[in-house]
Amino acid sequence: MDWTDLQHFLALAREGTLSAAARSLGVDHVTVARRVAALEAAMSLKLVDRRPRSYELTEDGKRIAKIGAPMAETAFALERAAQASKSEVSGEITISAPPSLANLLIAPKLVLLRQQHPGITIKLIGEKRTASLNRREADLALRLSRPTEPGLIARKIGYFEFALYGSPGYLQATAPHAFAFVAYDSSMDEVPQQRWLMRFAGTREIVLRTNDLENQAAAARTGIGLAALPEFLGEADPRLQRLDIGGRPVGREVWLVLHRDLRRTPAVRAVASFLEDCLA
Amino acid sequence: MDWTDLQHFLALAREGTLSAAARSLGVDHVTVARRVAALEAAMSLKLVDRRPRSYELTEDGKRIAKIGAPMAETAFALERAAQASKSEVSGEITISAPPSLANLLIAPKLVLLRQQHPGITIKLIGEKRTASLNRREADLALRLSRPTEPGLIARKIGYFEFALYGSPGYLQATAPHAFAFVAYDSSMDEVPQQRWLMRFAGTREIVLRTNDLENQAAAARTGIGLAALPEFLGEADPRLQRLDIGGRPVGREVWLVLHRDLRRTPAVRAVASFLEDCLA
DNA sequence: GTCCATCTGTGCGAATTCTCACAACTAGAT
DNA sequence: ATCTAGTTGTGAGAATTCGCACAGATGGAC
Repeated sequence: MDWTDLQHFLALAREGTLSAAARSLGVDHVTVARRVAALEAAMSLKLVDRRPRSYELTEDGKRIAKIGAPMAETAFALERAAQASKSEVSGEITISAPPSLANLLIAPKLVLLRQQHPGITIKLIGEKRTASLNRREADLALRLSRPTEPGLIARKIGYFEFALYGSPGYLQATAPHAFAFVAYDSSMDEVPQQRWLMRFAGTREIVLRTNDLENQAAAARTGIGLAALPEFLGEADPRLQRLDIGGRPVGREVWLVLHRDLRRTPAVRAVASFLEDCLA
Repeated sequence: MDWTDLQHFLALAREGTLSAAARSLGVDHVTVARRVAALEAAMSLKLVDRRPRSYELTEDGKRIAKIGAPMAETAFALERAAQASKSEVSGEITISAPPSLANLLIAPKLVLLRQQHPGITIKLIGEKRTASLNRREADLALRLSRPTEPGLIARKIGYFEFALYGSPGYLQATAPHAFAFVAYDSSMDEVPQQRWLMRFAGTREIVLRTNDLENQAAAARTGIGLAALPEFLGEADPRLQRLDIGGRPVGREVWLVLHRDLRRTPAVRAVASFLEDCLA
């Protein structure tokens, strides 16, 4: 039995579609289809129903996938172990962080890290969906709340507050009762900064909803209304001016997250302390 | 990370040499060497020391092999699960048995099994070294003592006794005090039938030692001396005659062994009951 | 309705991987 | 000393596998 066939089948079982599995493996979807077929042939067992638009696991397929799942776990543990075994401060370290943090606080300072540790290569992925450290989609992650997954170590390394920002011209020309607002889309209605903004806005109009903080900032800059932005974002931009509204501001903690297996790895430690400095 | 690379490296770690790993995987030794090298490159980690006549795991290699070992376990469990999922009475079933049992009691009757279950293909390996059911080197095994490995199910399905056999001419022409004997080699000195033979032989000469029971029978047939042979072997051969010596004979139990995972598989059950009939 | 994004399937050329045959070397047996 | 069996290493051709480009089909957005 070819283990690569297993790997592809388990990826399919985990991701649900050929294409998603192919993406997660970094191969073509045709390859996944072929390898799953090969595994079926090797086992003389029908593992998937090929429906017009989807692959669906058969009962046998589900059972096999369930039994095989620990293999994937172990494979990821092996990747971490391999990374952890590297005694020199080198290698590729992947950081996952919310896009705004990545762009504004981390990316500009990466050059310093490179100067200090030339052996380290950084892969910085800014994404909203939290990358899985267990699957080693990232070595280090910055998150705005404490993660609960087992095997992960979290350390609070920063805190920032939100404030309302608009363009200087807009703030000067608009009466408070006429303020318009820029907000996250409704899927984010439950996050603290959104609730804070909504409470302040009250019945006043929301003129733009977007899931991207950069878009909110860009909109506010053009004078369309006010957006709730992190201070580190708003204060850094001269085209944005803060509106003081009194009351208790809302803030978010920044957590540095890494996997137990990597906690003693020199390269990971170096990057972790670099990230602490970025957030200090 | 390529799982096939892992598979090859773990096989190397388990078997000790490139060639043995290649045999167990059914590939060329060059392939194993290349895949191990590929894994090292992917992990940027030196896993083996290439010494003139051997591959030796480095410390990192040992650690990786230890962490990865469960993957191999799971892979074998998957193979068993695949076999167990086959609801029809068909597929290839591998039987491991001591060579003499395989040749004399099983092989001659295999044609009956085929008649009853045409879908089943049998692979019969007669070998002294006990095949690993956990690694699915065999689906069913016959052993002469109760195995203790976890996960295995053993059932006592037979019993046979040993007796002394020689050629009729030899028994007639030789005085008891002049008997010579054929025995196992000294690595088998501790098995019951060998101890029994040695006790009876006393100070009389051992003229041949061989690790193969068939060889002992062949030697006894030629009139070189007496051999301790299973009754099912000696009685079936007109060129051998039994020597009654009184006293308590020595016997061995025959155990049918199979893995828990396969216990309900129709094809395996069919072969198991066939083996019971063979030994009845 | 149209457009767009996403999913699976097919055929072909390219890149990779494997096997084979041979070589060099070692340890142990004869 | 010679021979045999077992190990790893090298090079070339063959076999396999992969990715690309395109097709067909579906569901959702507008």
